[in-house]
Amino acid sequence: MTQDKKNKPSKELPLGFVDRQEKELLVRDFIISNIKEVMIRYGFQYLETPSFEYTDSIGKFLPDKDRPDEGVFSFQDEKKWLSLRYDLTAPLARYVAKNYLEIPKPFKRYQLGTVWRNEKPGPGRFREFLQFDADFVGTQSLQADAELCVMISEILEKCGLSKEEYSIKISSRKITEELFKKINLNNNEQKLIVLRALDKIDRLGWTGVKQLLGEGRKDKSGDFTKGANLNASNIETIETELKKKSAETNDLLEIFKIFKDYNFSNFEFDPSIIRGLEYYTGPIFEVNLKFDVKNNKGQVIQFGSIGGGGRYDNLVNNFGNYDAPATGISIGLDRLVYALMQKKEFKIKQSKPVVICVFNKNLMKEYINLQNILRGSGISAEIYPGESKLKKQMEYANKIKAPAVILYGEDEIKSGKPTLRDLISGKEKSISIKELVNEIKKII
RNA sequence: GCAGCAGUAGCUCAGUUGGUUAGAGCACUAGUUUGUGGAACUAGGGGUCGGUGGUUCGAAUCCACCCUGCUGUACCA
Repeated sequence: MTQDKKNKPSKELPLGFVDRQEKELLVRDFIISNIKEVMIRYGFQYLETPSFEYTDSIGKFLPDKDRPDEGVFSFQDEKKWLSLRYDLTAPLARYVAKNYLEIPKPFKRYQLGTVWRNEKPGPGRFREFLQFDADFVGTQSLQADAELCVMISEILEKCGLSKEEYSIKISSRKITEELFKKINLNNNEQKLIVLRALDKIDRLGWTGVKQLLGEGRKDKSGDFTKGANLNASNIETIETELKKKSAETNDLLEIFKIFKDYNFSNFEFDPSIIRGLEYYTGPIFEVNLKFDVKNNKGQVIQFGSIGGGGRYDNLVNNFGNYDAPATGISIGLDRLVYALMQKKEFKIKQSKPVVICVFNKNLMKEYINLQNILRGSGISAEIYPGESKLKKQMEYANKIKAPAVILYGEDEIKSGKPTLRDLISGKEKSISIKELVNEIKKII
């Protein structure tokens, strides 16, 4: 026997993958239903694209590597490389390029889908997670960018967040572009290092970021990160420019004006938000939660943003044929679920079944009849799914958090009055089948 | 990827100058009540002490390597 044990399959999950239980899934379903409702009212089309794409279609190329491993899960099919999608934006660009002549211009679509990233997981961060994306493709109008922010707010508030509990930070790539001109920075690689450094302001503060703009920074564990090697006066310029409190670029000024027309004010201009991505070309936004999020040990953790987005005018054009300026936003649903579940006042009602205890298998017809009556009245009910002593059946009902059990043995059947036991109060009542439904509805 | 710390039952952990059959609490199973859950009591199951190799008469304990987890950091379309 012990020999066989070695050959048994592993019950461990692959790194970064998790089982998700009902409690979490119900919260997720709640969020999804709010999203769908809002999307319909905002006039977005629902789209689904496959989990796999050809690796090169979603922006991963294989220059001289054996495997396009960099952050994606891939395998080789015949001669072509396939990858699991790592976001919903790249597939959208592919979809638009492929169906350009048929789709309306502009094209507004939303999508819910699992994405996969082959990278190190962290608290609340997995290698498989659900994303929600909404995008406008084929319009340069900043009305689109503004409306995405308004729409996300509406979704979050429908999910039960107050205006004080979240904020939408907004900035523009134009700000950093002008900054680069000002300090005469042309080297693309160096620009990227600067952007990455600036993206870390909320975590490292200006002290850490300035180290990264200069020679580099040593972290708590002693690991050293090389910096952008800018000189002191350039670093100074960057800091003063990005600490400005009001926006000066045309795109942002226009968006703020639109916000005003929408009577939308729950946003903050924050020139320090960057959002790492190279493909953003204009306004960028980030959605942040403002309440404390704790890990399973009760410690408050740095939660970061639950989503963000921005304008990417060149992505569709990458496929060659069409020019389709676009803007979009995505939300990490699992992270939002994780955060929402921590709010004390947030409770999803679970309707657990009333359990009909089985005394005698030969009376099953009576039990099924009772079960049909309850289910027919919209009450969640089940006949105890097994063959056990009454005590076991009670323990089962308790374990699944059933609101009540029904005891229906020979005596009750004879008198036509089942016994209803409320599992919260522990009280029992003998009542006629006619009244049973109403009595149970009182308990639930 | 890099760095630091950790890995003993399903869970939380105890277990050092290396010494017989490795412990506790919770959970689980059975019973005390053959028609009654959440409490109590009794009994029981469950561990190749993360893995492999080494040192040793003897390793959960010491050494090496590997795997996994946590934290920081990098990358993140």
